[in-house]
Amino acid sequence: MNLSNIIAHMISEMMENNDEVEIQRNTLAQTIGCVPSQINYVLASRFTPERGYLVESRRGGGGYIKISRIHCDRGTAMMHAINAIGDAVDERTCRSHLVNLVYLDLLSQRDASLILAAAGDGVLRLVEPQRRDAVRAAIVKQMLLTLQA
Amino acid sequence: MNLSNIIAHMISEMMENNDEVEIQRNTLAQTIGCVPSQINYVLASRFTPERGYLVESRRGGGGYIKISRIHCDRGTAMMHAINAIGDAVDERTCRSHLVNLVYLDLLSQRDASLILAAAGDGVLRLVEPQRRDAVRAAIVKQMLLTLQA
DNA sequence: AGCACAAAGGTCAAAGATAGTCAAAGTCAA
DNA sequence: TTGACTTTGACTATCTTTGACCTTTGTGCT
Repeated sequence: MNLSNIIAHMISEMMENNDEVEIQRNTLAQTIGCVPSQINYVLASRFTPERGYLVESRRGGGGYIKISRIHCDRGTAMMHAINAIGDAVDERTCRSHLVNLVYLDLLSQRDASLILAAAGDGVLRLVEPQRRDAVRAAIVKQMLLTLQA
Repeated sequence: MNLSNIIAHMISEMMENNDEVEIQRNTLAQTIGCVPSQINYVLASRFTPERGYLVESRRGGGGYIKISRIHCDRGTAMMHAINAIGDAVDERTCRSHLVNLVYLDLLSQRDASLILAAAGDGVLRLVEPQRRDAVRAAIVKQMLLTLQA
């Protein structure tokens, strides 16, 4: 298991019973035994808005990093996601959108897996690279729309 | 016995008591004494969707390749369908396969619609015509497999 | 107020660690 | 001989880890 996963796991655990947690970058880094900027990497790569997280921070004495889970309006979330996908998405971003929809309870885990199966790079390998993200976007949007109907 | 068969055999053995196994490409290659890309060849040629396997992976530090076997409790009808689809299908043929699966009660109407949404000509118009049917086949097969999981 | 300094956190790019792709070369059976 | 299947390795893509350098904020001193 790599460091980033461990750190992400720790943070998730801290958030298990509450939607908001505050950490001190240097302290946490020291506890874990990594460089401070690794914390930023983990936050940037895993606690993104697409996955339903908001990260705020403050520098200087008494500085902190606050991580919160966002609950956004259900009705518009799906449309928001569809719009956010736009004309093209890479697999990673697509996955984030789906994870977020699952978190928001707008999509079942099963359907998310199904969409990812249809729009994953594994399948889209057959499509020319320069069109791949566009095809993926079309597939995902069409599926989400179908699910809404 | 050629190398590929040996590797395939090793992987099968690892999966004997376990429908899911995770390997590290470089490590396994070193153990076996082959180039890493040979592992890809084995996976691509033997652990295919047609044979009931799903392969996922991740690059970078802590990267891995995960191989899972899909069980077909409902008999082999689904596998037959997957095989019947082959390397390419036009929309019309695809639709009849799906209708048949629904008729056989191996697929819900809802899931069939979802698959058709993902693999319909509407979405695939972005793909070059000569590749369209191949992409459709890949999408449909992957989705059917995912549903089995 | 203005300034220096300490205490946070932020950014970014290089290096490291994996896996993927593709095409050339090799092998082998029909 | 030919064609399908294998084997290899150079090149590419992606994800992670690290560290040097930057910015912001708080505190105390003049």
